Amino acid sequence: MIANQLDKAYEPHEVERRWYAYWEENQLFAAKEESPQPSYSIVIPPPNVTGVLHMGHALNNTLQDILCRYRRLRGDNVLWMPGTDHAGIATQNVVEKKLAAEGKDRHQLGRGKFIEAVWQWRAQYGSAIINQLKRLGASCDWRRERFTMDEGLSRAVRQVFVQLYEEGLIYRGDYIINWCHRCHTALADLEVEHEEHAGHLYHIRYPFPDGSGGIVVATTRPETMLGDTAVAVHPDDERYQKIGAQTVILPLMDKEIPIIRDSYVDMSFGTGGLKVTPAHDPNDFEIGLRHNLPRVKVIGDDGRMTSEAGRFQGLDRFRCREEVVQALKQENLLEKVEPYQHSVGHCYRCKTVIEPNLSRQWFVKVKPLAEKAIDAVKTGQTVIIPAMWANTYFDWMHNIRDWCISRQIWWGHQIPAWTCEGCDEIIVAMEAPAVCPFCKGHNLEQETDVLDTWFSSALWPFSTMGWPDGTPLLQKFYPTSVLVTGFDILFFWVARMMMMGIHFMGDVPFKDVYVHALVRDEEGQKMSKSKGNVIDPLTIIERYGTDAFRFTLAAFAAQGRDIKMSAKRVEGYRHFINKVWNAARFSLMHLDRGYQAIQSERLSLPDRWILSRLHQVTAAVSEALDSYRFNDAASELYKFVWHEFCDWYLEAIKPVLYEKEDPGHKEATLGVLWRVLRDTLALLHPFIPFVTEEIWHQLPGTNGSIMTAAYPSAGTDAARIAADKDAEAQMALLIGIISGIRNIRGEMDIAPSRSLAVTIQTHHANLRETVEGQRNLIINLARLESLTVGDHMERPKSSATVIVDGATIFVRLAGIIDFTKEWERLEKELNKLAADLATVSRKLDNADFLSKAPAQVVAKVRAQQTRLLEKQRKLQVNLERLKEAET
RNA sequence: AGGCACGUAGCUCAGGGGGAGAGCGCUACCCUGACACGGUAGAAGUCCCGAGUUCAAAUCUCGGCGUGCCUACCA
Repeated sequence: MIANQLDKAYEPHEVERRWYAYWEENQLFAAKEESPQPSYSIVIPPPNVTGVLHMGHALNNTLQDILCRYRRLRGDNVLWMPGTDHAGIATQNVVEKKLAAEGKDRHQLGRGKFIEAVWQWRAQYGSAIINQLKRLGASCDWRRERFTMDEGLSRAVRQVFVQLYEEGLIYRGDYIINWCHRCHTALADLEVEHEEHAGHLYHIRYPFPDGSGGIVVATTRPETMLGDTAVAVHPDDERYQKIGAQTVILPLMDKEIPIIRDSYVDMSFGTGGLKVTPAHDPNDFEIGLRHNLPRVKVIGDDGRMTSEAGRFQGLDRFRCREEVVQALKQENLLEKVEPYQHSVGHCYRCKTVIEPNLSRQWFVKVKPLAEKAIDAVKTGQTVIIPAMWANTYFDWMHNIRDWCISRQIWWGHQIPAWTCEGCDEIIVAMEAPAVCPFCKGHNLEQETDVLDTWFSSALWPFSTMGWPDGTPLLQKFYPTSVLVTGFDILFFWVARMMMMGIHFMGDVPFKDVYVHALVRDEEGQKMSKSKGNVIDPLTIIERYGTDAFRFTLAAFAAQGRDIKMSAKRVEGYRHFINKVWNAARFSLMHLDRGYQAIQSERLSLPDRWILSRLHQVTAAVSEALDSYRFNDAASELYKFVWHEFCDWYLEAIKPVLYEKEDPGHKEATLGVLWRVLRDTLALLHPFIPFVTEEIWHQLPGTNGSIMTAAYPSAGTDAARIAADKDAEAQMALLIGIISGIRNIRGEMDIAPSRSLAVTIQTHHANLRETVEGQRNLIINLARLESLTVGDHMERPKSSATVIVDGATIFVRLAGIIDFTKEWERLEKELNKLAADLATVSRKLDNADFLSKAPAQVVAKVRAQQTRLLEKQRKLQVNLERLKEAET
């Protein structure tokens, strides 16, 4: 025996560093533009450049890596396109914070210097998340890494903007948008998070001009009343049919505003009177359009009341609310204040309360784009998996509203639009125009706004591949094979990529969209910094190794269910990695003496059995991965490696390997062992790339990286590895017999060191043959001193009985235990049998079952009954004899 | 308000019309020449509740209850 080359326990850290460097140096992640192999491509959901790796990234990228490594093994030419997102608002916030710590702000620096500072920040910290992805084992083609602010991608952004503008799909206008006062920018509807909030509903009376009565309106935001330009009632509302007045007085402002009639008003809400603030409410804005109302903006972009707010000018919006309420009380116009639950919008970046505000912004007209994106999923050009997400997608797409794409920040793609100071016309162009095409003026001012970050990420699947140039990369890898993402960005990102891809490439951006779950904490709570329940993937990797972590993620990635993550669960799978390691360690001890190709004519039963199982598992794993059932693939492998390969095959072949018996079979067995280990490593590699690569290099007969290995069943001797039902059935019998004997040993408290004498009686010649043929296997694994097999064997005196299939097994117990235990054991077994028989008999006594159930099912139940009755009879006989003999 | 998902062993979850499963945990025994990050055996479940369809329901349908999430222009 040659000394072990492998440590007793797997130590991941050094191994991970070594092999990742090796993969990169040898360019094993590289996609080839010119390869004749089938293409397989994935674009990474680009993490924010400010980001640090969290559980969501870990899951997302582990799944992508599993797919990419799997497809490479299958021989595909794989492109996994990596990169990061410039994350406009988030990044600007980070850099502004850094400046603030130095006592500066961006306005002191000015736009140019500020952007320079952001680029500097990016150079210094921007690769953090990329390095973390590498720790995870991500096999991206790093040479092609992209950034949404790169020159190439920026050019794509400008091109798209110009074309959409020319097609009339981008326009600028004054509308109500969501305004974040802290970020000082407009936000898209999607970027507003709604949260239930316990507020108040204020009922305010707007008196008629003569000072009498008036109309009572209700609002949750009383400060907006300062900008009211009408009061609306429903045209059919009888309460307001015969009021004489045409106007009311707007309290606190002493302004006369009209009473209008609009069917938008809900008569059943409150008094049926609605205050209309076109500049601060989206619905009121629409009403304002219909009735030609003036728009009075009372809340400024800085969150303070404007000069239009009269004496409240300069007050903070929330302070103003209090003051308005006070003033109304004093004037006796506040009829009632009641507690009220309503949802309040917050900025998704900084959680500040959003104000609907009138503002001039740029919009994309999405309806025409959305229609095609809907069709693409309806017709199956793109398949969303699991299918339930398709409904969510359709729902959102059908109700989609125009997309506000301008942001009042500095970090991002500046909108390629110029205003001519001379004639006020807007010029939209790829590059800065020298003269105004309308008036030939030279004073052109570029739009200061930048584009929503999602505008550039919407182009990601083709901009990263070189669009608008028709590159070889695009031709080879667009559309991509699959997009792997979380449902939280289904709308933000997936839907928009669909729209842009179809519009600009004339084809969907991906064939499949696999939507995975969210990673939560142990209690199912969303992980968040404020809750303090965040588990850092890097800590997990440090503690348990990347492979254990990846396998955990895959094993828990069941479709449609969130993943509850805890260190404990990863620990469990670290044991599995160690099991793989030790199984390999054991195998290598024997294989380093040499091995040979499988000789089918010389295979033992365990050999045939494990090859058959390998064949089935290979098919099951491929099928699971092809349909994105990662957890099924992982559990197939787990069960196969641990409970078949280790528990039974390795144990079964030990006597052969140690040359205790069948010396002629050793070579054949080594051939099988080698092959099963080789194939199993390849099957495992996509999930646990590091440990498999490490073992691979210890395994004789392999060349280079496991990444270049042939996927199991693709080899030339594939025919030798096939399903073998006969071997599986025989092995099942042997496992049953051995487990039965072990069960007696366990129940009777017989020490493992004590060898047992066993007699097996069966009338079935084929069973006898199997048992005789494998007597050494049984003797070794059940620890027997003797084994007798026969057709008409007498039950030996003082023995325990167990029945497996058609065989009765007697374990001699004379002098070992007291027999009341065996009585109890047999009686327990008989009780269980009686219960099973009752269920079966109930079916067979039912005439409807016999006439209506499929014949196959009836036959199966009959066979079951026969088997149970037979077993019951044998056990009863044995119980009787036990009583006769021992009492 | 609408929609989606989920409810199976103490915990985490597979399964998905015909004999209730896995991992972890638990109990007992065992350091047997790969592995104590291990081995062998065992205990443990009204498959949330109720009705319906069916010869047959944990599984399909409907209705409850509970949990989570998403969407919405709920003054």
